[in-house]
Amino acid sequence: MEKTLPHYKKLHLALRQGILSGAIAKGSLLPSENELSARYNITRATVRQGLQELVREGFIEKRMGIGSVVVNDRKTLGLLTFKGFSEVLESTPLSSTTQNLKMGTTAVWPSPFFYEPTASEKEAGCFFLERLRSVEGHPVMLEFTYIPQKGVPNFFENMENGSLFATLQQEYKIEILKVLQDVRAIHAPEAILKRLELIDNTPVLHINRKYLTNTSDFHIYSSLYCNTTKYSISNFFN
Amino acid sequence: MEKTLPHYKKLHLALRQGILSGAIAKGSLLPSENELSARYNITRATVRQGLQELVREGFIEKRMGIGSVVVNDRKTLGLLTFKGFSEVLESTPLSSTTQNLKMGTTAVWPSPFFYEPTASEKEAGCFFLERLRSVEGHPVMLEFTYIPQKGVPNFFENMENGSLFATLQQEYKIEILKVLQDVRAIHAPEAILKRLELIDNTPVLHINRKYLTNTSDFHIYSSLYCNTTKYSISNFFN
DNA sequence: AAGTGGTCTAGACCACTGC
DNA sequence: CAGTGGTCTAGACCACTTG
Repeated sequence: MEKTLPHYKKLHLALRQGILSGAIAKGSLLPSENELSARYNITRATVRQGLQELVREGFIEKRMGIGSVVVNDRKTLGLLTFKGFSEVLESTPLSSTTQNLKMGTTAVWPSPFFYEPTASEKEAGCFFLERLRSVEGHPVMLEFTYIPQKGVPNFFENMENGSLFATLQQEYKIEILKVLQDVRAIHAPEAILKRLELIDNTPVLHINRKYLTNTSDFHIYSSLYCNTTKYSISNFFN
Repeated sequence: MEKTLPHYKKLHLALRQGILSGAIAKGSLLPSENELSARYNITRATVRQGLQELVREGFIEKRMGIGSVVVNDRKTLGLLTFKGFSEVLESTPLSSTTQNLKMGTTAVWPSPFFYEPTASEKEAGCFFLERLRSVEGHPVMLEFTYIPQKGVPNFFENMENGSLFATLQQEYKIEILKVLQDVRAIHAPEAILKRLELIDNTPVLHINRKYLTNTSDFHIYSSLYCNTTKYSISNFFN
């Protein structure tokens, strides 16, 4: 039984399709809100709800007094910002590896936790994952990831290939919508320095992340320690 | 003459203020949309518009059948969106100041430059701007900004109030579309440490940025040094 | 059953941009 | 000036969660 999509979502998908297929050229104007409203037999409020999603995705921009301009015709926009490690590097000539140091399950989340899990997440317990990423043989990132034990049966079995986000999306239809993060420069504890093959007192980049997903009350938490002596952490967002 | 803010924006700021100040505890529920609607004498549609902004910022999450849960109450600097420094802090209880250390013009860009300016930018020369941002009296960020001398006549005269991005947008219709950035943890030079009132060897967060604008062949370049001992740098992507 | 957020309608007036 | 997006009202019905 297919449930029919909300009107605003149908409009959103139709327009997105038009943009991605090239039928609506980059740089051109979308039909006005009033026209879309008439054409789709929905009110302007509903049209705006659909357009808003396109704005959020970076496909269009609204120009007061003018209309909605198509400013992009490619997908992957929002995703570039928090691509996983492997995806970021796969298009470079650099060789990269990921080493799983620990994987496990615990009923009790670490405490104090860098972002407080929600009550139901706390109750569910979590999977944890400790990984070391290296580029050209040099360790660059130590990653501690925590995933609630909710709605992800057989998680580790499904994750054998190592791509966390791909697994979540394919097996459980969990998609990352946003990332909230906190960045600091710190003196890392000895144990972490050793993993990153750094000498004492080398500054380390510390990032705490909370990923928001399309699943209500389900977040992924990561704490990253980065050796930025050779490679910096870069990102691109809009 | 103060222009009065839209109702949804007033609601948004009021709630954000409440969350940041701790008056509305993390983990608690916001008043329901109906109640906010009644309390502020606005319709529910307008309430939803205001709440939506809080969702986008990662302060609350909506739970179907439950309400709006406060999931974040950080008092950190959400600087990586391209809102400027002042805009980020204006609705928090934290007091912030900006001190202009240097402003000037030079025909020759610094070299080597952290992101290479384009040929025409190089030829045009640049304005430079050195500013120190403080929160609650503590210096948190030393900012070096470089702007091409192209299409921005009387730039410094127009920028007296200190809001760089607002000036660019209002006076010159230049809007920031995207940001490319590079982040590292470093040992900062003595001169920079001193400005940030840090002792020797304290790790410093260093960010190099290239802002892409709606104006062709016009970029803004910034190099930021952040004292993250007290406040971390935070952001959210979507 | 009662309350919440999710979707939607049918209007209205305003500020802004272009001609 | 006409047309655009920005804001807003006063309703309505639905799906979902909890007691």
